[in-house]
Amino acid sequence: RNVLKTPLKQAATSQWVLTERQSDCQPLTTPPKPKETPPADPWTPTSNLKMLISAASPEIRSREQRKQLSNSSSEVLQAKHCLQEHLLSDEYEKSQPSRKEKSLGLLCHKFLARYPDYPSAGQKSYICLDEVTEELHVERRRIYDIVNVLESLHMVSRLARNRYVWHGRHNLPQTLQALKKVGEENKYIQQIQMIKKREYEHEFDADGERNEEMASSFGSSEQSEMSFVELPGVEFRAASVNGRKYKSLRVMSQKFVMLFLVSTPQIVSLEVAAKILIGEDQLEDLDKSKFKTKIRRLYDIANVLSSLKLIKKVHVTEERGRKPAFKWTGPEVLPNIQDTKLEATSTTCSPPISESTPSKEHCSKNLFPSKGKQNFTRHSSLIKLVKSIENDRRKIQSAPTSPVKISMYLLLSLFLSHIALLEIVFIYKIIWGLICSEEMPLKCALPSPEAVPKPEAPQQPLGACPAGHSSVSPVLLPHPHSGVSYAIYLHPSQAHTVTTYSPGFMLQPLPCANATGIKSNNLQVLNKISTEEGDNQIAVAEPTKSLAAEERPEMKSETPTQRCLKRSQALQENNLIKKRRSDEESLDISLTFIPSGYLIPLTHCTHGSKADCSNKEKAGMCSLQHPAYSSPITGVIPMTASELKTVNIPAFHITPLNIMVSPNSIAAAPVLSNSCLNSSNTSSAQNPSSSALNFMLQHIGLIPAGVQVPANPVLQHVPVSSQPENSSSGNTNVQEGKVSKNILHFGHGGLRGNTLVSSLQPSAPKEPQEPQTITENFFRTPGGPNSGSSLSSHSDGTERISQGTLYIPQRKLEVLED
DNA sequence: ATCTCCCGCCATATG
DNA sequence: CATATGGCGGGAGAT
Repeated sequence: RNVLKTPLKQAATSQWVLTERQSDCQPLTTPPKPKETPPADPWTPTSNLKMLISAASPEIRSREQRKQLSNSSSEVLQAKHCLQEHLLSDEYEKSQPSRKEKSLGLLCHKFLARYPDYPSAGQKSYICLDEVTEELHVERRRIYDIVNVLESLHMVSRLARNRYVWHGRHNLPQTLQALKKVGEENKYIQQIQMIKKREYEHEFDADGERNEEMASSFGSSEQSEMSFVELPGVEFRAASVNGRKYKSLRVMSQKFVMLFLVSTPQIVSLEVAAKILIGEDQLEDLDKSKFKTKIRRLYDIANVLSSLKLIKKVHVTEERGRKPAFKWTGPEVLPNIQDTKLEATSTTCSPPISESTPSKEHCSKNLFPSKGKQNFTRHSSLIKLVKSIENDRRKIQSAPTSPVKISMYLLLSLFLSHIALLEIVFIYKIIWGLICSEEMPLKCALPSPEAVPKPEAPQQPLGACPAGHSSVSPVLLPHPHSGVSYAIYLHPSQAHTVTTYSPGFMLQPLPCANATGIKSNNLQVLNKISTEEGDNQIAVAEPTKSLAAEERPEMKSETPTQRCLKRSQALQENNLIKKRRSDEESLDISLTFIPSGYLIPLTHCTHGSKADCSNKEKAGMCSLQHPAYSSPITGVIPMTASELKTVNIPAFHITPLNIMVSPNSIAAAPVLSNSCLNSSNTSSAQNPSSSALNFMLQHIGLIPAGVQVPANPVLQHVPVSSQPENSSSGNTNVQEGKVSKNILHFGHGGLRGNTLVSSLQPSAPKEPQEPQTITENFFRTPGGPNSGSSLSSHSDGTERISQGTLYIPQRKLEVLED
């Protein structure tokens, strides 16, 4: 048996006698390997790897070698290197098959070497598993491991049996953005802190006791159905692999990446990752074996990610000893790069047949390539916005003579004009989309509004507009929080509604001079756009239509599948949503509300009964919070240069949301003391609009989720809690005792050490540039705002990173890089 | 001893 | 049904 399982080894091992006694091995055990690896062994996984690199780039090679020389840990590697000189490339392949040489990481390198990082639109490469397994001399099983992880990053996608398409890293930025966003929604930061905290508290305990706190903190023990985050255009083709389940490795991989993306510093220990990934599914017993299995998988994933140079192994050292961990070394994920991205990829996309290029444009157009009609997806935020608006409008219109309501309407409008510029942009897009679909269907092939200011952006061929889109308008919907774009499809009816309402605030002058003039830019752009498209817009800006729309089919919302960490919060929002849902329930479905903003290929939500894609039981909205407070209203907006730098986006896409405001500044500067708002006098009576108002404020991140803004903000200060949000998770519900209690447990100002604060800390040490090879630094954003760790090089070539103070003030952690 | 994680059995999914 | 996928965990190399 053993003999059979290692044919490769035997064939390959030419000089190393396989005189091992494998005959007496039990069938179930791993075949004992030919003992020692002579120091003279010219072949090591590293050298093999370096070989690959060398082949690709001479300079990198020299670098590698130099590094090798200087690297004390490279010891014998030198000797080996010499020896390998006289070995032929073939022999390389067949050299000593040490365990290491069969590592998934190395295999992955080989695999990756076969395909270009950034394949041009033309050279669409397909992957045939049979070929790969043969050429790489590996078991099929191993390839699956690799491919699955690559799939999770949308670097490849499955076509059919044995067939995959290679996308390369084109999708990476988008994928990471999406993952980061989801990670934030999942409140991973909180979970991480919770785990660390518990660990800290119980490190001396005789373990055992399962604390309920954990359970509660992990909230909704509800199954977080393994949701795979997809990207438009890269969704699982062949409708196959979609089989819900069995995407475990993929999902796990994504979640693992999410942990990095939301962490500060971007270091995740395997232990924590495993616990979170386990706890997510079933917050059950920390089954030892299950834990071990999880760890194993994480190693597998980590190996692939390492090969991709997205992470690298480090060691976190604390009192208890050193634990394996990984550090993100991939690209920083910018909050709002969709347009930059768009522009960037549009070049690649230029070839008439954008078929293969997964650029934003492309995605937005082909999100639902096949059949259009009932395939609508939209981001929850927009849905909620629209609902809020409609709700209010309805109420307002029901009593048109009510001064209170009218003023509320005004107030709302003002708010909207002031706050939701981004939303306005959405609306513009909707209008545009509508125009596109109704007035000039062919126009959807033209660059979308975002692309307008970019003349260089090549125009899409008319043919690119799927016929099915005639009744649906593709709209790029940038999420205000993450910057991730989502394509939404609207029915003209929806667009009408929104559009009709928009004039109320869309053109509202914004008297408040606030931060950075960004807004005015936005406005200008908006106006400009409005003007440009004015004629068309008229067609849809019929006020009466909106009134009539009262009875029009309303969008049906899909309850989010995202579990909420805090039930209380979910509760609050549940009410909101349920209430709205109640009167929409039986109405025609024109939109599909994908929970938590996931972009799901419409094939999932077939025939309008999108109910399938998520359980409607859960209505908790978990994605309302934002790690940073932002407020275009507050006059004082502390903003660091770095934060501004991240906003290198076309003007009208620079939203106020990019402005970071410390919680304190918000509290200090009453949000509603704004001149704009002062202009409106409203009664203090609870107005139905307040819920919408609150919603919007929360949505936009002006106030924490739990906080309610009174209907009449002028008379009452916004009870913005001075309690800072807990990092990006920021879902603290100050109204819920239990939650508050949990939060307080952090003590020692640990809670204050959220991302926001840390990122604003002037003294936050920047991560010094390490003398590493280009390849290692390639994706590293110099001095990223996230680097909240201090680091120093050691003579042994390792880095030591003191971290953890932000989360666990009393705990000192060190990170040792290998 | 602990960390890593390869190997391949076998349950499932797919076609 | 034959294959393709991939969950899973034993237990062996690496350190």
